[in-house]
Amino acid sequence: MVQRYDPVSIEAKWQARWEADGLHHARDFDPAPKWYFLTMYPYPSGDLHIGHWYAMAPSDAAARFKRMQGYNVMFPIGFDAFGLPAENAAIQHKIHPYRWTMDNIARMRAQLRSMGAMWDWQREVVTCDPDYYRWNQWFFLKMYEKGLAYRALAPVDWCPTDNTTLAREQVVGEERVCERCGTPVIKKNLEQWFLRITAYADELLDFSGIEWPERVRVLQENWIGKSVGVEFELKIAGHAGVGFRVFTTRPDTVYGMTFAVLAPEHPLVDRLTAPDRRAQVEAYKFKAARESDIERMSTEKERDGVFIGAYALNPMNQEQVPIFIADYVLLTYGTGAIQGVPAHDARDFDFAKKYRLPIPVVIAPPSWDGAPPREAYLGEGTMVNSGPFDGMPSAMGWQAIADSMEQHRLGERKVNYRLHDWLISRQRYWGTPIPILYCPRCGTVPVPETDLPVRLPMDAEFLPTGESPLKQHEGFRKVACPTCGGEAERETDTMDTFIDSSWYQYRYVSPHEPDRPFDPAPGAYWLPVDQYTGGVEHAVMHLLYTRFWTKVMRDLGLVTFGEPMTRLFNQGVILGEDGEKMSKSRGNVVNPDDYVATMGADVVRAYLMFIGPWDGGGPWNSRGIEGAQRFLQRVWMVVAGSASSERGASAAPSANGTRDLRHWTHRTIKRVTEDLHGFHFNTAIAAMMEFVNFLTKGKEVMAGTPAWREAIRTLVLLLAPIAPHLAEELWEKLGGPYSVHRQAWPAYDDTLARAELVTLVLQVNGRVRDRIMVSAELSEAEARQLALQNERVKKFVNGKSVADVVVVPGRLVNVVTG
RNA sequence: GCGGAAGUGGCGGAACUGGCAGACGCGCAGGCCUCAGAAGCCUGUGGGGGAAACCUCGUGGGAGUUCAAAUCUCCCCUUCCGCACCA
Repeated sequence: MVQRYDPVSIEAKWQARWEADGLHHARDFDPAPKWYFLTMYPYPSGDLHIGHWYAMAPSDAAARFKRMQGYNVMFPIGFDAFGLPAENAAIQHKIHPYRWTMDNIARMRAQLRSMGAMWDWQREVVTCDPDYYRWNQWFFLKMYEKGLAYRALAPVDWCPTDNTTLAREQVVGEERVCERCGTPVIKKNLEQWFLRITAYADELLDFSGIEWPERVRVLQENWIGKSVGVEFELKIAGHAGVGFRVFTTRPDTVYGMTFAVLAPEHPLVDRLTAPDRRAQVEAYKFKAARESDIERMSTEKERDGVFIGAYALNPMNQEQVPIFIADYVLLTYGTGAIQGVPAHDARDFDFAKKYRLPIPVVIAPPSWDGAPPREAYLGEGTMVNSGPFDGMPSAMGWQAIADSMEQHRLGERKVNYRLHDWLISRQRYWGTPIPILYCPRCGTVPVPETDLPVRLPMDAEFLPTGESPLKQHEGFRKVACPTCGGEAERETDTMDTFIDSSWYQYRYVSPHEPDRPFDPAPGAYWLPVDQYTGGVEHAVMHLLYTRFWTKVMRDLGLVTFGEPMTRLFNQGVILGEDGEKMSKSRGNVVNPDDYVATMGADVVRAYLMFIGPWDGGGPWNSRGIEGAQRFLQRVWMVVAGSASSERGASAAPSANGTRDLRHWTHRTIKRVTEDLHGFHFNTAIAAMMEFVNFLTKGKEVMAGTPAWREAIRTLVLLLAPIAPHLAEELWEKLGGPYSVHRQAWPAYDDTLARAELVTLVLQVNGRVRDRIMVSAELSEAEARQLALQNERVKKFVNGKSVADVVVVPGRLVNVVTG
């Protein structure tokens, strides 16, 4: 009698053994080719969610596969341990953020271990550890030295619920809400620290040399938002020496300007407004300010504005045009002012219609009849009404006008980016202190490197005031100036937690390195990351920041490459059984621990990988997981069953049977190898299921033969990355040397993998009329012959003349009648 | 509005480079086993017609290219995601 598959005891047993043996420790400088496989580290929110499993179990399988293929694989894990939830818990439950975080980490470590993944826990990184965050501070100081970190007064997005500023990337949607809590953000003018990511904008648009999903590339490109144009000066009529600059991507349309618009907050507005317009202008400014602070009411807001009573001069022809303020011009983009060219810009067109401004055509569409335009024409055409440029194709005119402006010093070519510098100041406690002091005598003073880390005080008080506890903490705030020795104040803001994740992949290389962010010797061996996996929701945040950070590190001489991760894969999102996003309020949350406790981790792993393509995500299905359970059960029966009954093979297998079995074995190796290579776990498992179905049918006859032994050994090896515990147990039962995970990945024989007999499809005029089994080596002429002699083919040819016979060797023959 | 991805049975999904549509699994139906149930095992399972052999329709819709289209081209529809007055 075969012992039943009992995942729970098997899994506990092997996890303990692997841990004791240090099976998963990645060795620096191993002669084998290295493979650095990284999955985005989790935030220690408290409990491991099924989403964590979906992100991590397949990546573990891929890492295991790589290792069996002969790579020295590093597969590290850590915790993204700073962040707001810890501080909120502190206020609500009177528990220190450090305690809360470390308790959660302890719980999650145990849950993560239950997965049976090959993480190298010796390399664990916890970002709230001063030994980690001191290097955040060190990097900050290096950037400060290089002018890449700076402080500026700027209107910033502020979340009134979380009481902190947010990076632009953390403000989402049309309503401009906080990505964390959904509260509409407001604008505040504050002195804040920024990192100069815009200095790398152009380089961040270059994705050559890395294999990242198209999706992420497009998101980053849109986010960076490069536009090439011309910035030029508009002088003000009657105000000698006064002017403002505008940016346009369409210098070719400059002769069509019939008005100019300033953003309502533009600094020149007050000065240029005519006395009789002041009341109206003030009223509009007030309205605009309110609207950007309060939520926006509708998407189809009518474009409006107010004439300020001043006129600008078109630099090309000295024509006077009225100046308006309007809130469709944003102070934060370009120069905060635009040329109004209604014939060739949709927004300007609406505006001109509303205020009855002229709409002269200056770019004639290809078949323009001279009629007034019904809408803005945005395409190319022939220049008209444009003085000396008339008759030029507009693309040429673009360059000619840009040249002319540069020659006459009216303006110059300019590139603008939508990307803003990275605002990193957070008015919160639970983050990395910014290592800066303010001294009344010396000004802004960076903390000397030797004084790092600037530690978070542990005795802070957490009150629901909205103020950072650091601000109230005298012992932290008051400090002696390292330059003059006088009284100085510490910066009390902390860093955005995206700083932590911008370089954590480097820390894994040497997590205990005391003198540097990481040790360059093992770094040279391991870096960069070969394969990164994680959610696409980080496309314009973490994944952009870490690219920026790596480029900075390269320019600091810390690494020799400019891209942190060579390959990126974004897994999908696992949904509740109802197809909706999992949430406590919906009550559709799946708890992986429950399934692990009853069915075992291997079943959960196999199910998550079988559910569909990894990047697709999809709903959890509690019936579906039973299918995965049945599959592993069948594997157990066919392997363990035949292992114990090997002596008693009944009938002698036929030569055909042996050949067939070996064909199936090698064909399955080929399929699984290719599928795992491409992260197609679902089809890899399907191939193994087919193999198991085949083996189950042939067990009686084949068990005990060498071909059978090969088959079941192979099955166990192929299954090892997916179901590591089951594979280890079965491997032991088969008498294999410990550990199955140290075995070489099976190689396939291409000749055996190819079938000797294939189904040849016979078509007449593209319709399938018969299928015949033929030798795979059948020649084209023979196939043709067989098809033409086939009774069913003859029947459908029905005496008509044969016009053509298309033969696809090994696949089909199509007989085409005349 | 702009940008991106995707539409295949009751469901999740498979299909190499254009070459048998629906692998594998779930569900469902029938059967075996059982006192009974659970589990397990076997068989069947896209629609229509037919007793059957078999015929026919069929990959969101419409056109096209081709001996051959889920796959390539064009137009349209729908869904999801991202950005959203970016000059």
